[in-house]
Amino acid sequence: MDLAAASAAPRHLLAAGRAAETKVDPELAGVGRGFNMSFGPDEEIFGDGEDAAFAYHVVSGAARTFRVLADGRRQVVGFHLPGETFGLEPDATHHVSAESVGPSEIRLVGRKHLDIAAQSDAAVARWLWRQATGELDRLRNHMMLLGRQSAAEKVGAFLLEMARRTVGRDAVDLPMTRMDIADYLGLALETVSRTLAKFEREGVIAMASCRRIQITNPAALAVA
Amino acid sequence: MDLAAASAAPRHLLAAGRAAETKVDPELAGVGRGFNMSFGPDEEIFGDGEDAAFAYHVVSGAARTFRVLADGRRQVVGFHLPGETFGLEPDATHHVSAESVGPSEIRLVGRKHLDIAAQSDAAVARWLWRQATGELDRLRNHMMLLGRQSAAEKVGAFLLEMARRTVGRDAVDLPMTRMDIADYLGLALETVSRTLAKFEREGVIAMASCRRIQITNPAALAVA
DNA sequence: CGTTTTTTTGAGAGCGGTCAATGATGGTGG
DNA sequence: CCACCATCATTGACCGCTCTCAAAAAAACG
Repeated sequence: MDLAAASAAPRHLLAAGRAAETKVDPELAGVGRGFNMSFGPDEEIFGDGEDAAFAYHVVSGAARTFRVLADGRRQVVGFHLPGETFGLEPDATHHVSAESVGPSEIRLVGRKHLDIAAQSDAAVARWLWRQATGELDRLRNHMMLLGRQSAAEKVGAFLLEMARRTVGRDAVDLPMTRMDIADYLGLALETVSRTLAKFEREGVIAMASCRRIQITNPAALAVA
Repeated sequence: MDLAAASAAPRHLLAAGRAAETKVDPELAGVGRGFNMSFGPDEEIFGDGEDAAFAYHVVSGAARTFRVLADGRRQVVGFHLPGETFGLEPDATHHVSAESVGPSEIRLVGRKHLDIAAQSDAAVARWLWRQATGELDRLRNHMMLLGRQSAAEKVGAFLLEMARRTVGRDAVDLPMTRMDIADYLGLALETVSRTLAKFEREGVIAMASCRRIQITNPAALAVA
């Protein structure tokens, strides 16, 4: 209905991950009261356990959310690209940490304002709901990946997911390091690198640079 | 069975998986309008993609929620023990399938009734909120397990988790098969069996039967 | 242009998966 | 009550994938 634009041609504007203007979700923009912040590479955006006072909307760049185990092992929970929102928790506390991947521009909107807006504006309320659903679904899909698939399947699924979230269909651009990808997929970074090399040898992908990947044969990346 | 223990710690009654009366969450009970159903071993409770018309509350027995990949590989998303509720989705559709593990008694409460009750009763609303938070957290913890840990750490964490959710502290009882556990942890069932055997050789656990495990040295199971 | 970080590539080992056989367990019917 | 059968669990042997360690190559940065 009123959200047709948002759902049909979703929220990703960036063709190549270079800083550019991105449209903010109309529901989020309507709330007003937000403000933008710039973050440098690897800079903390919020920490696990802190109060969740804001929703974070990526304007440009990218963010990662993650948890660390006591011994330092890290599990990246998700990557967040321009046009996407993260950091919304059902309760008042963050259960993951968040960092900027490269330099990024993030728009912060106070939770309080969001909740108020949701009460008077059904579209905002629906949007909040959809965020929660989407996050749950993302997590379950991610779990499928982590638990039962080979390295090739994991990396393949990752590439397809990134491609899906990128408008410039021709080439996926990866703002994150191999290490980030490895911690996202539950692999060693060397395995990620090797798997990509294998895909390239097989002619499934072409790498313009190590951060810019052309998917030549998407079908070969899909799960068996 | 011992009902005294039940009143001390309301949620879990079953010492040994035998049918017994379990107290329903007060918030859920207050809604009324629910009804009970019995399920046989491996019987479907609901399917992935179906309408999510009910909340499912385990009275006795146990349930598993899971997803299957096209090629048959299965990822168990969660086990649900007496006193726990599952099948609540933020939107109107199930995103996992659910089956009864053994014979079980499940109480179904219509979502519509829940939503109505939540509007007039703040306690019910809070309870719904807490369910969502808990599920999100469970999923993220599960992800940590799947991605970055060894078989021993996975099985250890699983045992500790089951112990935490069991009132009869002395011994954990596992209603599910080794296959179920394997699909939950992202391992082969043989690996689960071997790991349990190793724990027993090391004196960390004692197995009264293969479904009933005594944790002798919990510290040895905790993550490094 | 030197320095640092990131990525690639190699060699080797170990963990866990697969295949296969044996041992328990529980339910059913003679 | 016991024999039988189906299911589940255990154990063994072996192999391959992925991790670890190590070093070179490439890219990013000042």
